[in-house]
Amino acid sequence: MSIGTVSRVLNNSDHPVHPATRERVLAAIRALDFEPNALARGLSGRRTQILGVVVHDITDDYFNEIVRGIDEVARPAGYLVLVLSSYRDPELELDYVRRMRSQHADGIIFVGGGLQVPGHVDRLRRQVEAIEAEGGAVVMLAPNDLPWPSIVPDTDAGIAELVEHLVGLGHRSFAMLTGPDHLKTSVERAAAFRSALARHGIALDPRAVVSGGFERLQAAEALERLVEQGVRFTAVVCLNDQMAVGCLQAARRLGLRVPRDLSVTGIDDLPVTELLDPPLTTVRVPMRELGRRGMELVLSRLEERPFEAPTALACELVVRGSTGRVGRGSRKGER
Amino acid sequence: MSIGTVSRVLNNSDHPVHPATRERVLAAIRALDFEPNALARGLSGRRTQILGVVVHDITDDYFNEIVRGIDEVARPAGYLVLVLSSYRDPELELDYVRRMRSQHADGIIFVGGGLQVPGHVDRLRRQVEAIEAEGGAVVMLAPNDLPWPSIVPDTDAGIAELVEHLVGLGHRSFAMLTGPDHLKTSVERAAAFRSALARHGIALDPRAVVSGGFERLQAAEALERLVEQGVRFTAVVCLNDQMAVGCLQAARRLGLRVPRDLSVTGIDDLPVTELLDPPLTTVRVPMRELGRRGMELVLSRLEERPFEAPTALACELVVRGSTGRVGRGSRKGER
DNA sequence: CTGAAAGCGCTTACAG
DNA sequence: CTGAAAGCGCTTACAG
Repeated sequence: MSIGTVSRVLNNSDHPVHPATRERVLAAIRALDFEPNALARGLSGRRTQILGVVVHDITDDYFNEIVRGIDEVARPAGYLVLVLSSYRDPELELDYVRRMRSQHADGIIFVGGGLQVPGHVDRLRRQVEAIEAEGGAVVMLAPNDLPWPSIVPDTDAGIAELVEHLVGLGHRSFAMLTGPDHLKTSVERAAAFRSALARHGIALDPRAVVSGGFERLQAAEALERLVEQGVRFTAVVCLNDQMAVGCLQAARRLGLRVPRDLSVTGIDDLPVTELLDPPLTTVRVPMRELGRRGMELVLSRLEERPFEAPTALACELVVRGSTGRVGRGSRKGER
Repeated sequence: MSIGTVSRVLNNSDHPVHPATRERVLAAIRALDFEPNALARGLSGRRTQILGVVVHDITDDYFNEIVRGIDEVARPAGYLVLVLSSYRDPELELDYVRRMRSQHADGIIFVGGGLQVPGHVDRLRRQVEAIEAEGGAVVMLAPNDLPWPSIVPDTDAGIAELVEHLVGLGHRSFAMLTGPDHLKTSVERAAAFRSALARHGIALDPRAVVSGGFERLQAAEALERLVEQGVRFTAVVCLNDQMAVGCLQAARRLGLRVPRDLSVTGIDDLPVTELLDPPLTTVRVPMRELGRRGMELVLSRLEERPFEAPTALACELVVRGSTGRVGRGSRKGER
């Protein structure tokens, strides 16, 4: 019962092992509660079964929902998930990627990806190239400028639907709360809004377009400031739900009734949105599905089999109570 | 410039290295973008800087808030965090612990800990003993029957305050929604309620005590069933916030106004609670602090220094809008 | 101060 | 079918 034989049994190797020997090995493993050393395994060239997932912040429901989706596929495949919260700090993100290289992670999924900070993209690219060269699979789940495989939520159609909905309710003047400027997700969502509005001959008042940093509190302050400054609009479109939640709170403090005095919309469809009062009209991003499919893409690349599933996920409009006819309250009956 | 010298420079070893040599090594490291292999490091006996965190479900805000707290201390200490979602499945939990042993994780934090499933506790104990014997530090962040160091939220005083508050508002008949029976957290919170109520000579109607499994939807159904069955009570106390959120939704569907017709309370003080309508009266568990302190305990054990901070965290009552005088609406002004 | 060498625990050609 | 041995990339006594 040499160490080599034990290894063959443990790995269900093709190499033949006598059934009786196999039994003896298995019995010993059970008796000793033997657990092979994963470090030694990884060092001798095997897959480490470690996946790194780069998120912004695990307490942000957008990210933990996606991590959940990843986990749903990673666990049955035997993968351990390292959650790397970068808080959108390029240095920290890069540092984590280097650590993943050092750990010989089989894969990395960038969930928030797409920091357009000059210089950073190149350094990131170099690290990712090194990881890929060593057999790792890197995948992005957001719009980005890096040349790696991605699964991306396609919000354009949903945003167009949302604009139809709002225009149909009589809205003509809008405020828009954007995310960080260096985030491609924010840039693309903003562009989708502008072009959908343009189709109705509506242009955004530059003063009514402000960054809420994709954060709740920042968005609440931004809305309050707009109102203070006397900027006129009948609907605020927020480029994510977190900011829409902030707007709902700010509106309450300002004495504005939603949707009678102001319509508010988000994007993402976080689980909280239906608990709010009023519940939020938003564009649904299938977050768990995004995570699942991202992990499937990682696995298919590691196993070098083709990936058949679509790499863009449809996102549709979800109408709830936070949007209504201009000056006339909720479309779905007043309260 | 031997491999040994490089290692000494990399680890800032005590062993003397000539400054000029050190410089040459550092220059080469930079030039090659060299990243030492963490697996080889771990295999040769060094700390792996890997931490395993066992949670129930990363999309549950109770858990991701705690993971955030852990991360706040783990990251500056150079630790990588493996998030292990066990969904309260003993087999899965045990499997993850074995994997942690295999990975030579330096530490494991059980966040949800305390599954009182017969047999399981012993098997878990054996694994944890093996890990500790190999120099790992295991810590629990919930009440448990295992003999390992813990940081525990002390909700007893907060629950007593909550009962005072409700009794002060005139409530005498209560319903209680509990978590899973095999979870010590649920058992202890229930006991705290019973004894606080007993001090006022109030006993719970056995029909009014039902499990909501610590889950929102289950709790909503449970409340609807109680009302259907004609069980009488003026306040539902939920043993966590998730269930209280479910009750708020169910109450709305049932046409019960909170708090005029029914008072609802939770425990935890999740971030959502203040966004709800009405916002929730609850007992605040300092989740991030719990996570931070848990990681500090892990580090202090790894470094074999004494841990000075208290191992129980005070949890106080937070009064918001979901509780009011019996039959007379909110204590804080009607709407 | 520097380097050669053993050892960590696996996997996997290679020899038998 | 079994086992001895090289090798993965580090760390760390040990010798010089």
